[in-house]
Amino acid sequence: MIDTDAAADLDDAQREAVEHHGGALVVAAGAGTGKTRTLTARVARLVDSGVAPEQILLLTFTRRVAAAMTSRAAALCENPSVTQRMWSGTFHAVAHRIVAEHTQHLGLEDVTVLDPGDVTDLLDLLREERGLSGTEHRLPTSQTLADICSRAVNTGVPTRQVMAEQFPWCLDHADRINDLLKAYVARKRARGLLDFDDLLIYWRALLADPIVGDRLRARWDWVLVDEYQDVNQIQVDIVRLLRPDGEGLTVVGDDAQAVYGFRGATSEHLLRLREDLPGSTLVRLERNFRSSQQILDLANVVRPGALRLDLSADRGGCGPRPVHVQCANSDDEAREVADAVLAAHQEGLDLRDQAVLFRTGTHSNQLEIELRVRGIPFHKYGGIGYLETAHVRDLIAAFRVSLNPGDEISWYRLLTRHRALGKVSARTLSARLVEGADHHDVVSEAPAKARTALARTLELIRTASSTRVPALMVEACQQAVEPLLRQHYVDWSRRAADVEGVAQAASRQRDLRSFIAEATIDPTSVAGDWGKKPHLDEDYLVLSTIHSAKGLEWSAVHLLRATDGAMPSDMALTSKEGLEEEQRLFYVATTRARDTLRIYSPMRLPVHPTSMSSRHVLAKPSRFLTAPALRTMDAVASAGVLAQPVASGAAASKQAAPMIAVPDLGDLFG
DNA sequence: GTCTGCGCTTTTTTT
DNA sequence: AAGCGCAGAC
Repeated sequence: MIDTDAAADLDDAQREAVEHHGGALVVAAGAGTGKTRTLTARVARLVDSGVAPEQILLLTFTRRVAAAMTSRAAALCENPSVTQRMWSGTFHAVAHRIVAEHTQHLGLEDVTVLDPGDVTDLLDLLREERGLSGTEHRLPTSQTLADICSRAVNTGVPTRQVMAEQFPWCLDHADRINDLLKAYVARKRARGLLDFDDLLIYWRALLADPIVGDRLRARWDWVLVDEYQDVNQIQVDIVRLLRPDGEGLTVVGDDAQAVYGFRGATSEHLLRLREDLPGSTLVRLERNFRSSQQILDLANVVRPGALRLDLSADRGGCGPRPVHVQCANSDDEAREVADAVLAAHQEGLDLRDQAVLFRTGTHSNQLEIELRVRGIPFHKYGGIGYLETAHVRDLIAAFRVSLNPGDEISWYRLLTRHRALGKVSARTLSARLVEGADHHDVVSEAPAKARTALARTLELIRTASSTRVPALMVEACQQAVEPLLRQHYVDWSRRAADVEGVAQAASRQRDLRSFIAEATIDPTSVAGDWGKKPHLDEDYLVLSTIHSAKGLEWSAVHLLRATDGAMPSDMALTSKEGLEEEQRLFYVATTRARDTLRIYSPMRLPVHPTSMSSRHVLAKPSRFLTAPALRTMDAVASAGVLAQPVASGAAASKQAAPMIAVPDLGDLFG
């Protein structure tokens, strides 16, 4: 639906934000207070008053939000070209664009972005090189090392201190870890490879340069930042370098919705901005246009934070109170959710108006099974996308070495897919390829059993690199990779379609480089292109982590696993900050709902979160469901709880089950 | 050096 | 339940 008259729909506070002139503008916007509408209207107002769209930079948290905002802004100012001309995207996406423009200033041949998987691969490689891979040293996983590194970089805190505060079990190995991370940075730099953090670091470096920085600053007169409570120190530096005195800067945020502390973000940055920029103006948005007052009554009890926004519903009338559903176990919880979703659907609520939210990806396992059994279509956000699956990354590795022969980690990946090439050969051979060694020489250095296949691969990669036509390049890479994967993966038939789909999407691109970069930086932004995601006209239920649900809303919301250990996650309980962040997550989850909110607490859960085994342990309802919170809710017991008030279901059914003699088939093998 | 099968540890959230 | 390292066979 298109807003034809935006100004008429704005309330006083929103209008003040839209029309603001002069110094920095800080908008403290509670959940559902029309933050998107306000930002959009402000952009439209700027354009209508004569600002060129390319002078506006809109930084949002996900590309989904960026796209929604630009198109809404375009609709508001009757100028569809705004969509193309305005700068908008995530910090990382914009950084990539800027860095790619300035490769020569940065001494880079090309911009190759390492995805998180590449980072751990590279760390594994270095660990191997330095003989630190055995269990003798028992270093933490490369994943953990990457987290330590990223956190240090993003907060400007030394790794040793990061370990002491966040990863105490790593302190024993602090020296070796630091050596490894130093080697990691050196190797990255030597090969011209950038990880996600580097994109921001390089952008900041460009802005800090006297000449390039001035040119970049001159590019945007207006900088708008969404979800400012989720920025980290590097991002703050970038914003401050873009608008040093705050002139032309608009920042929107809500400290109660800060949920990216694990990435080095602090809502302190939002709160401190007003002190750093004394001329700034604060506008508070507290009128909620989303939820019923009944839902807000709970949200206001749950809401933490220093901004003390108290939300009041703009909507008239009243809706049902939030419901607390006590379930017997996670299967019971899954059934209960499916029942409620279907019931609402039968009353006319589309599946797309309902969502199921949870703390971690695995919490929806049982539900996914239940939904499949019942034939309820759904789409899960926030899990591992298939762009991150091994076979798709193999194909992308072929693209990458074709574009950049210095991409050591992609060579390594590609080589290990060959039969008879293991870690050791792959390591030496990929180093040779990076040096630019002749392909024939490299083949002759490979183990005899691998030579034929390797010669073929290198020939096809050479073909790929020699063309600039994406379709031809993709075809050569696909030919190179397919036979390798066919013999490498036992379940190739299951994976083939993905590789085919990615290849097709890639061959349609005008610029393969930017396609790869986009797929790396934000897989979800391109995932829709090749049909894994349901079409928009289909009706499907959304399953999402709370993190991925940020900024979105649904008529009906189901919140899974509101138990201690899951929500708050017991991983977060080691620190006060961790627990506070969990509470903000809980707040974010409750405020996604417009009309109905159901919160589920299973009383028994599997011992290990990822296992479906029958071993269960008792779980307590979430500590966030305090007495005042529960007073705003209705309590309900699930069918499963009512059906078996006393006996343990598993034990009872085991006893009741008849023993069936299993025939031994020995006579078949005599 | 590589491959296969077995026993061992997993800690969550995302650009 | 799955992914990783290890031991042993080739």
